[in-house]
Amino acid sequence: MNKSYITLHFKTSGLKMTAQRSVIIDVLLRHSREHINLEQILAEARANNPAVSGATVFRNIVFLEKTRLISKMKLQDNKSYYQLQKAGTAEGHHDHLLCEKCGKIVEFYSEKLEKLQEKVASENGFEISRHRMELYGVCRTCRTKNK
Amino acid sequence: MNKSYITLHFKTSGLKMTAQRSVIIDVLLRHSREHINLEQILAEARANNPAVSGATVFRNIVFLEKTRLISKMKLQDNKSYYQLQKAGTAEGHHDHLLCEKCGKIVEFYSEKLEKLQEKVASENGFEISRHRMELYGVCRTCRTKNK
DNA sequence: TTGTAAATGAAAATGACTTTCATTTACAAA
DNA sequence: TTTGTAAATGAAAGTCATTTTCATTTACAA
Repeated sequence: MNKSYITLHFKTSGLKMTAQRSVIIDVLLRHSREHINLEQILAEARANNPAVSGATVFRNIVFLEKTRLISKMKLQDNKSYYQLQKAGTAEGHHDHLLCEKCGKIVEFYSEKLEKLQEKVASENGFEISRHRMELYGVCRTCRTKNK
Repeated sequence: MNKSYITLHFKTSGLKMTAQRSVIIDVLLRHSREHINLEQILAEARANNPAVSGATVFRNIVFLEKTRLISKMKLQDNKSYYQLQKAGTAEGHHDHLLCEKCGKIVEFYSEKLEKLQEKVASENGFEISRHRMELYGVCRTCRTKNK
């Protein structure tokens, strides 16, 4: 996932490339390995170009989410966090591990867990289409620090 | 979990029993097997006693949640849902299956899933303290209906 | 160049809570 | 019974994270 790919994505959707859009894409690319919220995206975009409004960030993020170029995750601080999808994993599902001390978010995927979820669901008469799983705890770094 | 238990819970916390409180408790008891949100609780409480305000419902629910008599769950519709804890399972953890057609919420608990989550977390250096897992799909009843 | 659909910023609106404040009220003590 | 008073309450205002409106701008195809 690089800038020209995303730019093309906008163009082929019949949308125009603007200075604001460009800056927002840059921010997302700089944080492609993390999850950031609207506030953070706006602050960083403005550092590069003060002519970016919250409404514009919001609208562009909504578009990218609807077209599946970014994924959204709502955490318990009641804010939504976004992250660019990885190149080949447009539909690459994963879950999250969250450190309660430092806020670090680690992605993981476990085939076994997925299968087991399906099994449990089916035992309860459900056919599942998606799920949300967040594991909260303390990461290794923070556990070491607190000694 | 019955009315006198909850009433005692308020009294032993140094709180008073009021008409509003009584009606709210009744609503929670009537729905002890379901999850309901503030709006639903208010509507039903008012049906019994129009002199109940949203603020009062909110404050009482917050108290019951803090003292662990009810559990809270935030769903993707951005609303919080509550349910009375079962008698012996004050700390009885469970997860949820949600039907996307009819909105039914089914609780489940799988020791295997819990263990597997811990294993995956530890493989990633995490020691987890809690988690959230929601499985979305279609229940048996709705699947049958759509044929 | 231009016409015009898109895009944008500022500000208002939304929605689900959450808090404030001026009054009531439950209930222990007299 | 009366009180005194800490609790409780309703109405309304405040929060907060979006989300939408509306009057202007702007990208870019023709």
